[in-house]
Amino acid sequence: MNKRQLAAQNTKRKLITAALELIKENGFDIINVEDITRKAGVAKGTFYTYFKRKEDIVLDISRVPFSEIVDELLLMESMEITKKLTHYCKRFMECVESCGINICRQWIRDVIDPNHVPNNKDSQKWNFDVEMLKTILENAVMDKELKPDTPIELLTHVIICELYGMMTCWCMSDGTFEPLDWVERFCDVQLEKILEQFTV
Amino acid sequence: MNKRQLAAQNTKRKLITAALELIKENGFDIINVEDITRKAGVAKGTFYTYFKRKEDIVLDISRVPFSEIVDELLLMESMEITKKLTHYCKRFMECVESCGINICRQWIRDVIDPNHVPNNKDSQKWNFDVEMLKTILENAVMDKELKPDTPIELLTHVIICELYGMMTCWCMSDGTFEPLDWVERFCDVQLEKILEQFTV
Amino acid sequence: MNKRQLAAQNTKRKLITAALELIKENGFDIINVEDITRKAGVAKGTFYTYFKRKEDIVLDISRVPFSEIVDELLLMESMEITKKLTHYCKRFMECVESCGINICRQWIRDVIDPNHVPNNKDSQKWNFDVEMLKTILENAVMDKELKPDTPIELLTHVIICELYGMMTCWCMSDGTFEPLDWVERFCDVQLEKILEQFTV
Amino acid sequence: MNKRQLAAQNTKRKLITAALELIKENGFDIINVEDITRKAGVAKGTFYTYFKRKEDIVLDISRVPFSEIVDELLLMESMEITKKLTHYCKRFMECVESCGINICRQWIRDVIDPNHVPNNKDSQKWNFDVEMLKTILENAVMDKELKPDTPIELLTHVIICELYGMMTCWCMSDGTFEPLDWVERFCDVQLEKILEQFTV
DNA sequence: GATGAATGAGCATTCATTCAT
DNA sequence: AATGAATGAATGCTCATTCAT
Repeated sequence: MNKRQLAAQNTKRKLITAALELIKENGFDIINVEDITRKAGVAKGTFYTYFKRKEDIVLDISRVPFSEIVDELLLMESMEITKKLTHYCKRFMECVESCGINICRQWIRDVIDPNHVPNNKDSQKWNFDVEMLKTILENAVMDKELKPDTPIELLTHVIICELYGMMTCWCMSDGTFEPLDWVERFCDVQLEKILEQFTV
Repeated sequence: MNKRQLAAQNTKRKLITAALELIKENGFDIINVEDITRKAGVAKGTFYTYFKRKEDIVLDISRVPFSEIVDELLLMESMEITKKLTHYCKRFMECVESCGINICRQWIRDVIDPNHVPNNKDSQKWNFDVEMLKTILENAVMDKELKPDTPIELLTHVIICELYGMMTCWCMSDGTFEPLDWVERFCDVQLEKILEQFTV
Repeated sequence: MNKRQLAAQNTKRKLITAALELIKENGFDIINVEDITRKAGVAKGTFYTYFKRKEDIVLDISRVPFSEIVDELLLMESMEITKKLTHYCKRFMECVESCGINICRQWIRDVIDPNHVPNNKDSQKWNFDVEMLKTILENAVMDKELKPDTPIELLTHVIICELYGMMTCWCMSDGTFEPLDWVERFCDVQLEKILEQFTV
Repeated sequence: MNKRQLAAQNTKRKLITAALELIKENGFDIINVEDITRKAGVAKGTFYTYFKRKEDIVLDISRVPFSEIVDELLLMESMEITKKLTHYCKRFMECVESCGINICRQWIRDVIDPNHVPNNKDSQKWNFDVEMLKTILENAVMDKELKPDTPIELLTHVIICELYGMMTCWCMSDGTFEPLDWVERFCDVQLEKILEQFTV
């Protein structure tokens, strides 16, 4: 990577960092593109060198923390699938919580309102979550941890549904909802039960 | 009720009907107040005779179907609490489904985005849902169907969370999610388990 | 017309007057909607109560002067068609000239650039001109001043072409082009020749 | 011409070709500089190595076809001025037609809207046309084909006006206007008449 | 109660152009 | 000569809401 490319990468990083802080503090709708670029110390137009739309930066904000989960799962290769999924769910909610409620809101909005931003399934977090989870389950089938006829699509939806349901509850709970407790309860009580009929 | 009051009631009804159809078809953000009043056959300003804000009509749209659930529960007085809650949950999702995905979206938005409309907890559907469910559980405690130390707040949140989680999933599932199946599964499998430690 | 309607009519008139003066002075692209409303003494949004798009006010600017030509032609009923057309052309260019070069430019732009404003043939001056001229010729056929097989469409285009050609020249001539002299020459020399084969 | 100059010439040619095709297809306003450079296979900035402004490429697009007319006139040296002018006008409209309506529009815009691009008379097609035609007439005076007191400026304007008038009509005619027929009629009927008082 | 004219805040986005490399 | 990241100006338009009639 040459000097110019490094500078460009740095500019993008500054934009993402600035956006994260501003959205965390104020919410996505409140801030505008100029707020982000001002905080990042670049010109307004520079935003659009890196993101096609204002909304697109939200996906990139979540990229780093959530991609770490994948790395961690790779280190758990030898462990059983229930452990892996438990780890995935717990870490997922940790990341959600650490990103803050305002960014969480934006993720849910992407999910419930496809008209919000047109045709950008690829730029929405939940689509990544679905893919990541599906991969985990598919691997478990390949590793013969889960039966070959495991309904992967369905399981993926069950779990993502539970997670986004918790996210929804977190956003509406005014702090009385402890995401980490809930996800733990879900993993301990329900997850095993859901999986048991499919484990080999 | 005199002539004038009847006319007024009729105007309000026309507005609600028009809004229901328009939102169902197009989504809340797409339509504007003038669309509603035009369809209802009244002047723009008339909307504000009946609703303080554009958003407020969404609550009234859901009033009728959901209030019927309460009526039905009154007829089930003698039945055990699990049955009642099961009925509540199933009918709840039926109403959600019949109102359509676009109105469902708006309910979730109210829940996740408190800044969306400032300070109108009273005009949001989910607040009604919480109150209604809490009442059901409180009555069950009073009727000694549930133990006196039942954590009503928590149970309310668990169930509402599940329901709104399902609503969220429905909105994001592109039709592959069958709300009625899911709620049935939840009621049959989990609800009883959740309640068993508190039933007398 | 009641008081409110009068007030509304007055507001529209103020907007048109303000726009005429501003465009005459500065050109259509230079000024913005806020300039117009500020000069008219109303709020920005009021502009859009009367005009769907910024461009639409240009047609209304030309409505009054050009509609007077029709009135004048009605008074010339008994005169022969060549005289009427001569009057039309001369008065047309007078109106063009009095509206000024900047507004004339905008009319031509509407003509040459259909993408400039999408699908608004009805809001463009040249369409009105074509219709008006066609009516004059059709009446002449009905009054048996012109032969029944007169190619009205073609004649209309010939004359409108000549007029818009002159307008184009005027805009590009930096003042060396005298529209009134040219139109007079056109009428005296060519118009009669063009018509003679169709006059009865 | 060395290797580097050849490469440069080639780059410029690629840009002009790309621009011609894109404008023909979509119109000048629709496309942007990046579209042109992408199609030409060069970097955005390269455009500005060859053209000071986006608009300037339009002139170069027309350079080749129209300069051929001059070459052809040189071969007609011995012919009388009316023939030459007739040839000029006919070939002029042929070139206009072959460049397409979208490029024609841009030429007219340059003519009617001097504010469109500031102070670039030198980069506008119509200015070239005026100069070329003036030269033809001046030569005719020098060759004593036209009287010494022939009002060259005026004649130039008459003819250019007619041609741009036709171009305007073409752009607004939606295909019902046949430029080649019109220019022929003009040459046959009017051009001779206009010239007769000045021919020796 | 009904009307509808008037209000005015609010902002994403494009893209021609520059210039350091 | 070629690159492409950075710049930043510039504004039409919507529409919820108000309020005089």
